[in-house]
Amino acid sequence: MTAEALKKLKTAESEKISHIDYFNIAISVDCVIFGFEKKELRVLLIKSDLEEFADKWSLLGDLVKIDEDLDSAPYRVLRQRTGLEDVFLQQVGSFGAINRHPSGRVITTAYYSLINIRNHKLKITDNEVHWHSLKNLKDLAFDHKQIIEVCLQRLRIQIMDEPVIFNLLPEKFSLRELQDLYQAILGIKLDRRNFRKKIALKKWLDELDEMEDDVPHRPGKLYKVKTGLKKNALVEIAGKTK
Amino acid sequence: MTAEALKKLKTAESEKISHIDYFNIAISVDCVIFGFEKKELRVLLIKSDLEEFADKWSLLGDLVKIDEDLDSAPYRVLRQRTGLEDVFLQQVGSFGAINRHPSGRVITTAYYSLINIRNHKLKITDNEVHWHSLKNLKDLAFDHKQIIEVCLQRLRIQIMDEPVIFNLLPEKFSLRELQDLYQAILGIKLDRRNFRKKIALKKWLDELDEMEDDVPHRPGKLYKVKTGLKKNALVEIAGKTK
DNA sequence: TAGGAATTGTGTACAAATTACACGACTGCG
DNA sequence: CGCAGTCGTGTAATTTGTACACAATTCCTA
Repeated sequence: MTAEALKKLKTAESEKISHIDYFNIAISVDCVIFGFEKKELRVLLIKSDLEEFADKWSLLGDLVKIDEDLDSAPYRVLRQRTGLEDVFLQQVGSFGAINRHPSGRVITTAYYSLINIRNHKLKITDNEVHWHSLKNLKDLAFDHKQIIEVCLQRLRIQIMDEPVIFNLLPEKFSLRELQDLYQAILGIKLDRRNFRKKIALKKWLDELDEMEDDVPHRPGKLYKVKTGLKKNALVEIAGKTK
Repeated sequence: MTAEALKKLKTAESEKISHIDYFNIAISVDCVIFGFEKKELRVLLIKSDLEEFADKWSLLGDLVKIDEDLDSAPYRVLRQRTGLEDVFLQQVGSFGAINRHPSGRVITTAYYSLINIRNHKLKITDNEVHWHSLKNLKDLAFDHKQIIEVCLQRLRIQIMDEPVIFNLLPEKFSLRELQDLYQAILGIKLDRRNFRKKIALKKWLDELDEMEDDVPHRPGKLYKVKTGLKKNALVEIAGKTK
């Protein structure tokens, strides 16, 4: 940043006036929370209560507080709005088109989160919060559809090399469930034998001595993530491994 | 964003008071400008003229203006500070630790840029601006060292699949130059025969009927990027292909 | 002008990963 | 008891990755 810009910044701070020139851009975070249910990838949305977006759905977000790190804000949002703690979160990008927000200039930083819908029953049962299938998404508020799209792209890339996908599954799962999940995320069908071979190659999983017991067909073996394997990405965008 | 937060936002806007609660986070952009010279990857830095960082180097950056898109700001910064136009720029991530800026709360969005040092002679010869080798980088202002590190990681991934690397080279170049550049970015040596095979496979280049004429050894063939091939990444982080 | 230094241009053998593809066995259910 | 749905498994063909060597060209210098 230039010295000139900084001087103005300091002046504005010390005099507590004229903030309009340098502080009238608000910054928010928005969370793209993915879940997996009934063989579909879903995203958690909230009914927008903003007039301009009456009846449209939007991401969970909030303004960043003056005394919190940017990367901490989405954790707070998730905790406050859904009761979710200890979730996988990763910064994806920032969106700041001039007119993206009807009420003023707001730049938002988007994060994506992966949670297991069954484990993390929403504790704060705000009945305006719902899981939506990624198909047929429409009428989203702001630029939230675009944000979801970018997060989905990131997710698709990340599941190929890093064991983040297991954040979407229960502790024990079958290879079929895992394959269904990959297929839902990638939007393509995978060959079953090749898929199993590839997963075996990655050495992420331990085979259990248990079988599925809730399926209307021959049950498959259950697996769990290897003890000690972090289900987070190895490198966070901000360089900080949680 | 919640309705509650938005109401506060609107109140703050209409009354033009109390901005301190919602608008006292400033937002900036910082550019990590990579160049290639003498077989080394370099980054363009400016002497920080901020007291707290006397004699330290920093990235080129500026506060985002109220009437410019976030993604437009780094183009402006480059134009104003170096005279560079029409360069490759890509958003990498946002950095917002509470205390990252000594003068106040500033969240910054980092972009990386690839330019050809020779073609783009810095038009604004601000003698505080210099190219630095990526080795021996130290004493950078703010969190700029970390930002550069994250941008470098992004660059390393991106050059494997997308033809962005050619932004760093002149129009005509030899395969040796290209290999030297890959090696400088990746920090490893590559096998020459395998490298050439791999590049050929990508079909990014056209072979010219010209040879190098400025080397103290047997000259190699010159190549150029295939006509029509965009040297940008296929997908920008914000989903917008420039 | 001959020899040395540096680099060009080229191919093959082996290992590893990717893809396409089929069948018998098991379980629940009607 | 038979059908529907899924499990568990292997091989052959192809593509990709890796390791590795030698003769030819050009410049430079002694």
